[in-house]
Amino acid sequence: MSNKPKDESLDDFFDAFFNSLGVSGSNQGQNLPARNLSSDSDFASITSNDYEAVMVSDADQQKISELESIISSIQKREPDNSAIDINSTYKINYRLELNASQLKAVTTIKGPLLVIAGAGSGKTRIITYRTAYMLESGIAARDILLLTFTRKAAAEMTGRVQELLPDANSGSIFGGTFHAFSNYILRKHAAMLNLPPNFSIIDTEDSKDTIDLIKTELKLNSKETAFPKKARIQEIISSSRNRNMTIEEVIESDFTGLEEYIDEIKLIAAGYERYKKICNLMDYDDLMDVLRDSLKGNAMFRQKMQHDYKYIMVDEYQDTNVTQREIVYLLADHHKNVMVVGDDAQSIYSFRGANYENILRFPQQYPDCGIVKIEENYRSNQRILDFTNDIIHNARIGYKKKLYSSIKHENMPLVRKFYDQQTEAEYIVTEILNLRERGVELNQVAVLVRAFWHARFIEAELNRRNIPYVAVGGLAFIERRHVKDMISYLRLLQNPYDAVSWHRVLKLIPGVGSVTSRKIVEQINKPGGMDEIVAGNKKHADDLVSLFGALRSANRTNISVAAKVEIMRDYYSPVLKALESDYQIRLLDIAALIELAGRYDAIDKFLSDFALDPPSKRFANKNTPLIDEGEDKPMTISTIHSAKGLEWYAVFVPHVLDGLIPSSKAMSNLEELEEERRLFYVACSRAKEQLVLTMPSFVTTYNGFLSYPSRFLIEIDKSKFRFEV
DNA sequence: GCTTTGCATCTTTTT
DNA sequence: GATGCAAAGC
Repeated sequence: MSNKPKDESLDDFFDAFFNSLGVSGSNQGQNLPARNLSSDSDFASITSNDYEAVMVSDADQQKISELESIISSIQKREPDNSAIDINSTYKINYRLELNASQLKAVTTIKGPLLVIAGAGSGKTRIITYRTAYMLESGIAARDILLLTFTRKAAAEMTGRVQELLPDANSGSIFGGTFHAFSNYILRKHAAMLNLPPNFSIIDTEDSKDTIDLIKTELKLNSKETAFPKKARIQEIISSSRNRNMTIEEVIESDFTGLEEYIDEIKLIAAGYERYKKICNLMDYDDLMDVLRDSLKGNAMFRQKMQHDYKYIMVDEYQDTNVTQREIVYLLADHHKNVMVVGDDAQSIYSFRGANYENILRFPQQYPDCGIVKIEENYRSNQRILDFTNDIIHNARIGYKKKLYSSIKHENMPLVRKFYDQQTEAEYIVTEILNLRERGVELNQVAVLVRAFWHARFIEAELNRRNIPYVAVGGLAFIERRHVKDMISYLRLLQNPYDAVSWHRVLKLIPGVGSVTSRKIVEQINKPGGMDEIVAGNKKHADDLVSLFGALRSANRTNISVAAKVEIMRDYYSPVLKALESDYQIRLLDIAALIELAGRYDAIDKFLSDFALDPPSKRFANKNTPLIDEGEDKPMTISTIHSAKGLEWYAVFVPHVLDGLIPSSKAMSNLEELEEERRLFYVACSRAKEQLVLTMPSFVTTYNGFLSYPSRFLIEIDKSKFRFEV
């Protein structure tokens, strides 16, 4: 069916035809007999014993008991039943709109407060009402700092406050991610902190490229083949920084086997730091470190910040890392008005240095803090909750809540197994269409995956049937090579010392490789450097002249940001045309970039937003460019990570195979395995009414053949879901 | 000397 | 499907 007809009725005809032959290709998932490769058709016969147990080290065991004692001390705390005083002149009827624990969290605004809020228990509601309550109590909006996990969450929360209190000046609340906050503050107070205000923010990809450059520079390249690749080195360096560990410690704990390269990696790390200084670059970790160090080391700055932000709220606190915890601590050190909300069961970012112990240990840091636990769930029906409670109940570490719901139950979670990935995808897409028939809009449906490639067949199937979807996660818009190329040109306008960008754009000239571009970069920022370069490179003189010309032209101050992008587009189009056969499709992305640029009046703001809050992969497929979420209300395909905090009527989780979730990389280590469990928990707890877990009978990856269902599924009580083959 | 091309090796998740 | 290396091409 490669040359498939556009006409859907023809598709249906073929489907019926193949169906009658009993051949795969049908979209009627439910009529398909399963053809298992193995004889494991009875799911029930598999038990936890069929899975290799994870090693629990003494250190693990010790930590588990320590955390258990912290948790039990949290649990033993007497609930604070003191009367809540609410001024009757307040516009919002807080008592009516909130349950008792929510009300407690909302009205406790002085001093440290820990809110442990289970999935779907109304975290957003607490933050918005608490903000409204503060405003109604006379606190100035500009004194409030709200740190969230994504910009979207921040925008949603401040937006809702605005709806609750249209008269309040809620626009002057600072709401954003830690990184966005740091970016704003470091530029604003650059003078006080002795920082250049026009630094460029580099993303992980640039960071890797820079490290590669240093590696070559240090002549560490031609050594043994076992030397770690740039991505690995970047991971190690970043990890050491956002967990406050030395390179040795990181390698010894997480990268065993690379011990012999410790010295070289340290050398690269040092070179990388210097390089960024010289080129005026900041990576994501720098944004955190520099802010923390400035707060720590510069008393004047610290006092200023403590004075500017008198009330601090942190959302998703379980996903903060050590540096972020310190930032919060330093900001709140004077007034101690700090509220953190989170759920240790939803901590899924440890690979980024996040540490769920931050939330569990909050009472240690602030012994007199208030604690509010919220266990009523307003999202899912009781059957889904029974299922997700079971997942987290099997966890080895952490605070075990039992969420309850008053939502009447209908659909029990469903687990289904299919012959292969294609039949699995066909089933899911058919079910989605059935839901739509029954009146469930597409935007109330999501497919959540551990890694983006798990959705490959589903994506293809959606495209085939012309179902609109939004993809979140995976290869983002910004990571597409032509978009990155364009951004590099623009970065040079903002920061001509950005050597990474110079290398990138120079290598686009035919015949220029790393050696030539290095020579050019060495000279480029010297006075008259550009002219000398042109004179000294007869071979590429024409190309260089037109590149420099375009940059100079775009650099004029009297033209708009969009105009700058257009100038670079005109320069870049022929380059792209020579490079990629599908350049016309790619040009559409650049058109989208120009449109985006039109919303900005300064290139600095445009670029930092682009690095800190890249437009998601909002295009329908690889052949259509970035589109704005339009009239069609697309459904969602998302990584589980990006789905955090969101909810849908129906959630499909495909590829629930052992080795994918949990990922086979995480199986040997208890901490990692537990994180996978929480990830599975986050996925399942996104569903309000319908939760469907599916798997093909096998998947082959580069390192093996996977055919067992996820161990997490096997651990769940069989009465909590239906299983169909 | 430098770049391009052909071939083998691992492939999570994100601000 | 990217990354990195070795050998071929200019």
